[in-house]
This record gives sequence, C-alpha cells and structure tokens, in this order.
Amino acid sequence: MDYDKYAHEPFAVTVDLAVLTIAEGALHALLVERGQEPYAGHWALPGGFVHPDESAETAARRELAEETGLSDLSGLHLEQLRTYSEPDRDPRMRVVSVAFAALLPDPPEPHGGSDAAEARWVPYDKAGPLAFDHDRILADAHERVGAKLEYTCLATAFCPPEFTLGELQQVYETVWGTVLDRPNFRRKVLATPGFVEAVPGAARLTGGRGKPAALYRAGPAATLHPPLLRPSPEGRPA
Amino acid sequence: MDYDKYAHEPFAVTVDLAVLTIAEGALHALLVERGQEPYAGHWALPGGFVHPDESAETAARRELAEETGLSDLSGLHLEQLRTYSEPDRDPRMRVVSVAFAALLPDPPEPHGGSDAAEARWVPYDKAGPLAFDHDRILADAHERVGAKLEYTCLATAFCPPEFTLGELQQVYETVWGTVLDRPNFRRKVLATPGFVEAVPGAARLTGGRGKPAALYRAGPAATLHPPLLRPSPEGRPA
DNA sequence: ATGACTAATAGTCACTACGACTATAAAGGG
DNA sequence: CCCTTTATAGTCGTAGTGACTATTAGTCAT
Repeated sequence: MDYDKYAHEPFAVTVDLAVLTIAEGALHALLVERGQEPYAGHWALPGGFVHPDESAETAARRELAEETGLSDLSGLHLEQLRTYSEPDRDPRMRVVSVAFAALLPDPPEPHGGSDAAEARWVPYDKAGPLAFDHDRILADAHERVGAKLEYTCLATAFCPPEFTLGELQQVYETVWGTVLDRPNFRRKVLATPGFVEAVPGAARLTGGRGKPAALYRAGPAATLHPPLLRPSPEGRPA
Repeated sequence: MDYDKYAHEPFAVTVDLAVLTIAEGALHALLVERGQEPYAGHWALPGGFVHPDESAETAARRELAEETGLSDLSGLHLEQLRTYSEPDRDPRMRVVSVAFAALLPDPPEPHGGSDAAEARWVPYDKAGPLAFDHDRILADAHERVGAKLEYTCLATAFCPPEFTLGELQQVYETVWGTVLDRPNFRRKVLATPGFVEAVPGAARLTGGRGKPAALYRAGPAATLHPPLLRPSPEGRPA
C-alpha cells in the first residue's frame, strides 16, 4: 500500500456523541446548538474533530467536556456505536465520524461551551430534526442501548453508585417504553448472579412516598445470564 | 467548528476485514501476505484505503474483491465491527481503520491480488501474529460473531442458501468451540419462528453417511426470540 | 393519632423452555 | 446382512417466567 499517495486526501475524522440519561422518568439526550456553519443555529449531537495525537475515545471525552462543560464525567459509560462514512454526510468536506453512545446517571446541568452556543438535555422524543445525520445516530444509539439492556448489565450505567431496584426498573421501562411487573423484575434481577449486590446496612428512608427501598450497587458481572428479555410487542412467542 | 483548520491533518482512513468461514469443521480466517512495507512479508487482514468518493462499506467490498480475487461476494455478510484509532497503531502515519466482520459460506479459493502477495484461508487458531493490531481485530470479530449467534440469525450467513440443521449446528459448535445436543438444538431452532423454513420438497440424499437430512433456508427473522444461549463453561446458572 | 395512599417486598401457581436422556428411521460400507 | 452413522421423534424432570395476591412500611392529609 502506497501511503503517501493518500496522505493528501482531505479526510477529516470527527467524533459524535449520543449522550443519554434518564430525567423525570423520561429518556433525554444531550444536544448542543451549533454556533458555526454548516447548520449554524441547528441542534446537533456534541462532538468535534479528533486531534492528531489522540484516539477517538479520548477525543470523545475531551469534546464532551469542552462543549457541554460537564465537570463530573466519572460515571460516564462510553461505548463505540459505529462509524458513519457516507461521502455526502457533511456538505463541506469529507468527514468520517466515529459515533459513540454514552450513558450518564443523574444528569448534571450542562453549560454552553467552546464551539457550541448552548448545551441542553432534551427529551428523546422531542429531539427534533438534528444537523447532519445525527437523527440517525441518535436513533441507532437508542436501539443499541435498548438491545444491550437485555443481555448486559448496562442498565446500571444509568444509575448512581447506589440505587434501588425501582430505579433500575425505571431504566428498563424508560428505554424500552414498556411497563414491567415489579415483583417479577425484582426476582429476575436478584436471581442473576453478579448483576447487583446489596449495600451492607442501608435503606433509603426519607424522600420516597412508599416503603423505603433497599439500596444496591452494580455487581461484578458484565453480561446477564440468562438475559432479561423485553416483552413481546405482539404475537412473539416468548 | 473551523473545518479548514483541520483539512490538512494527515489522517488516512482505511478498512480492515476479518473474513470468517467454516471449512473442514474448523473456523478459518482470510489472510493476505503483505507486499509492501510496513510489515512486508507478514500476514494481515485484507483491507486498504477508503477512496474519497466511497463509504467504508463500499471500500470494504472493493478491497476484498481486489486483494483476494474472490468473485462470488453475493453471499457475503458484512458488518461493522468497530473503529480502531489509537495514534500509534500504524508506524508510518496516522491511520484510522474501520474494521468489519465478514461471514462467507462455502469458502471459495482466493487468489493473491493487487496489493497482496498472496491470499489464503488460515485456521483461526493458527492465524499467528498478524501485522498492526490485526490480532486484536480478528479476536474482536470472533467474540462479536460468537455473541451474535446467541440472539440473531447470523449463523445462516455461514451456510449456503440451502442447508441442513446439522450444518447449522456445526456453525454454532465451531464458532463457540462447544458440543451441542442434536435433538435439543433441532427443537430449539424449529421452535424459533422465522429462523429457518423447510425447502418444499427435498432431502439431501447422496454424500452423507447417515440418514438423509431435510434441507432448510434462512427465514425472514433477523433476531432470535428467545435467544439460543451458549452453554455455561462452568458454574454459570443458566 | 388515624386512615388513605404509595411503593417495596414476599409468595403462589400454572405453564413453558430447556437439559439430559432413550428410541427409532434411513442411509452407506464392510 | 449386520454395523456404523446421522437424522428425527419423543420423554421426563426441573428451572425460569408471566400473571397474580398479600403483606409491610413508610408519607401525607385530615
């Protein structure tokens, strides 16, 4: 392969982040208002160019911090989604974008950052037409996260370090858009080894309206065996 | 975002393909012997530069045809794996590579192609140290395919248009490295709607040593509900 | 307090899925 | 013809799951 022959090609590499969280019982995405052309004034996913000395993962974390001013990225779950490389996806030049799905518990307040006029959490359904192909990236992220809830412990990434089973169930219900039976959900989660583990001596007392719930932490397992399948929308046999 | 500021950055975008097939009851990967530096003479995954006017998917198909001389790419299943972007993954320049997992039934004979001195099917275990980070890409592809066999109909991508349940079972056994109970596997596959459908009036007669097996085609389903979980290596509860 | 309301947790029951089997059928090879 | 091989049929006990009912332990309004 002749490298130098291609070294002058006008390829730019960017990252785009579909950052999801759960607020007020609804799925929210983190969007920024673009300050520059193209699509100035439109809403878009946070993202930006990968620098010459960093990986896409590093660039994703940096851009997220820069554009949205989020300070606490400790609980951030970051995961490659896929790479979008259609030649015409950016009207100005050839841009290949590595997209990420990111999950965050307890959404912190974003501040508009360097390249973005403003950053805001927007309910997933109301994340209107976005710039570039970001609508599709966001939809792909939602689909991927929904699928991974079935067979991985990903749901805990939406939760703070200590959480109740009710909160965990809300994650599933919110992302899937379904209602789950509480006792059955509880039985299933507790029967899956390594999914969650009880916090030694605590129960959330004040705040909630009902009986205080026990607190749990994410367990050591990464995958769910057996999986927690989402209910069949219609005549699916399982 | 100031596009022009980055337009000169020496980013090259390539594709790499982990092409898998099953031959003689073993998992094989398609490798090429590199003709140029770096890593001249080493074995590597097929791949190459993305052209300015094509997507990564298009480039993947083109490179596969060019480098390995495979003519029949009709049954090829191509799927993005992930993008590898560590700054030092190529010793000569900054290369971001979009990796693909590809599945092919009935491995055709490859011919060395344009950039590759030679192309060959190599048993997965004997795919020694490869150039760049291709060992990792190949391992990631294997892991991904193994996982997707559990909850998607991907296994049929390893099979010709018409196949027996024995062949389908061999796909699972080969990729997972396990042995499955034949009657149970059969029951499970036939009980999953849309996974396979019987070919109207046929049964493979000659060739095999035992009772002739019925022929099946891939069904319309894309995902498996419920999933076909691989047996627990040890004390996993399911 | 006291009773309504809410949410967490415990438990039941029937049905289905699945792992581990045994048995039979239909080919080929000595 | 028997023996081997592979496909297919069927059985049985158990674990997992959906749809429930019941109890417990808090808050809130009166």
